[in-house]
Amino acid sequence: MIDISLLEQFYTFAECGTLSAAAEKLHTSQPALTRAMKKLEEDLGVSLFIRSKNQLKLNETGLHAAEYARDVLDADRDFEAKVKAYDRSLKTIAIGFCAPVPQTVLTPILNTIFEGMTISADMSDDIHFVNRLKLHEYHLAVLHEDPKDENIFVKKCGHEDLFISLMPGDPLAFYPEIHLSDLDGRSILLLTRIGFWMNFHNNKTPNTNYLLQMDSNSFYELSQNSDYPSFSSSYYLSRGQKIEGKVTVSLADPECHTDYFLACLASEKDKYKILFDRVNETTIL
Amino acid sequence: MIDISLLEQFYTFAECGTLSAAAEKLHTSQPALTRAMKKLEEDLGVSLFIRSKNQLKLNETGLHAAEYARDVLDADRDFEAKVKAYDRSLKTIAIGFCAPVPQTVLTPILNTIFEGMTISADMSDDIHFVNRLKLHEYHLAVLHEDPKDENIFVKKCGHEDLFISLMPGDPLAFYPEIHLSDLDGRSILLLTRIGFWMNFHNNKTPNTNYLLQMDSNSFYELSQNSDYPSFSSSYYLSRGQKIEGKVTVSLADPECHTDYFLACLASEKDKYKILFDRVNETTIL
DNA sequence: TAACATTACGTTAGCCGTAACGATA
DNA sequence: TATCGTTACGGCTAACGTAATGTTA
Repeated sequence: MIDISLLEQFYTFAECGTLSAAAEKLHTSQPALTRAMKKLEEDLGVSLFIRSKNQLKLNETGLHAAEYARDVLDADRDFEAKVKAYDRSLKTIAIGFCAPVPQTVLTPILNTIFEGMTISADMSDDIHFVNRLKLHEYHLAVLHEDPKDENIFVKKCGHEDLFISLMPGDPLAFYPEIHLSDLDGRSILLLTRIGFWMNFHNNKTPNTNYLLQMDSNSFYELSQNSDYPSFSSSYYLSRGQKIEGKVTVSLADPECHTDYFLACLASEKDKYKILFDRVNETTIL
Repeated sequence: MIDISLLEQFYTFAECGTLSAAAEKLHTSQPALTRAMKKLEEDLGVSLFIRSKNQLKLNETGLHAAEYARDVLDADRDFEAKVKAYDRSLKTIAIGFCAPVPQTVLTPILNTIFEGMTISADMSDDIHFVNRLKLHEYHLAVLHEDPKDENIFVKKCGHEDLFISLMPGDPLAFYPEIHLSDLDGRSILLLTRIGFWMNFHNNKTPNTNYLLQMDSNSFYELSQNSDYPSFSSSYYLSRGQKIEGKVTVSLADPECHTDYFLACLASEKDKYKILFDRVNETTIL
């Protein structure tokens, strides 16, 4: 077996052209490299260099050997990267959320149950996660529909309804409930990204301008001090976070009333048993 | 960079299951392996084993790491093999011959010119060699036709005529020259493999039984003491090696009169200049 | 008690850096 | 004379083997 460090020194020399340049690059001395190159030739039983009195250069075999050496160095680096990545993957739980509320609710639970592990969370739509679960890029996901896939294990873990807060004088404020399409064309305030819901809005309110607020203080300030309608949800309303001076109206569209499902690969169901035992239909409410 | 010897020890442990078995296989001691495995974990910064008081086994990461390690070990072995093979290829001249006489003539010349190099000779048909020249599997070839290929450099290096020796009483012996097809159906003596000529025989004398003699003494003894026709060639006849008591008749078929061409890759023409300068139209006669 | 892994310890092979040397452009 | 590669030398690290220890089936 040829020592990797010899190959590294050899390849660096091939790149640099002189031993002194390679020595500097490798933070070692010229003599060390001289010896290493001799050792490599000896180990291989093959001559790799053309030696003049004060010049060392690769011969034909050496030129090819440098190419081959690159493959070995790459393989070695790959090994290290792959082992580390695998090790890290065991210490990380990657979970995908289709909406922000499930993330808000589940993150502290996950941190409690999987103490010491890194929780890596993402937000996107169901299909994205179902595919990535199968690729082992995610371990868990909270979906808004049961994918009805035998490879995916799911458990219902909550529910959320969407509301809209309107000015008391707004014509729509007098209905017991309205439709998303009724709002089309307006500007509406949003707190944070709304995950899968954005899909519906794109279909039903194509002409609406969403005023996305990343900061909740800004959101509440704007909600209270402006005439813009603003979205809210059962989660926040049930916690008393309603906008003063506004009328909160229910949204009739079925997409504004969604169940949440915690999902993992069926084959990894046991691995996350503690978590599934911990959640139920009232976890996210 | 991860030391390859650590990977070798690690992979051997993964194969053997115990350190002691691996130690025996690697001709080293148990303590050395214990330390090596610890060092590998430390170098990677990753835990690879489940340690009981007197049992060591791979954990999940370790199992994967063992697979990855195999790739690195393979790459390293590949490197060594490829460098050695390339080095050897520089010290070997692989030459293909389409017929035995060119080989007889050229081998001593090659040995003189390329002193110290290994001459590796093969016999087959032109097309085989032309393709293999391009693949660098052969450096030189003696062909019986100019391939008219711009990538192949050729120089005419001789000529050979085929004759047949017949019993004086043979009806064919009275013609000044005969055709191969006249001989079809007979049994004919041959000395050694005849290279490309075998192709013509297969076409023109499909019913002929060739009595191939690998040993020249056997050939001459059988030629003189039997009634079988036997092939000979201008090369041997011009050196006085004719069969006593037989009549030698010329063969009219064009395939029985062939020129020889020494060939190499056009790109390597200069490399073999000395050889090409040394041969000419009268080298093989 | 036999097999196994680990720890302790004294030894040494091998590698490193500094310094000196020789050759070249 | 500045740069480059090689050789010489002294020092030291790091890996080795032997031996001892502790644990399990």
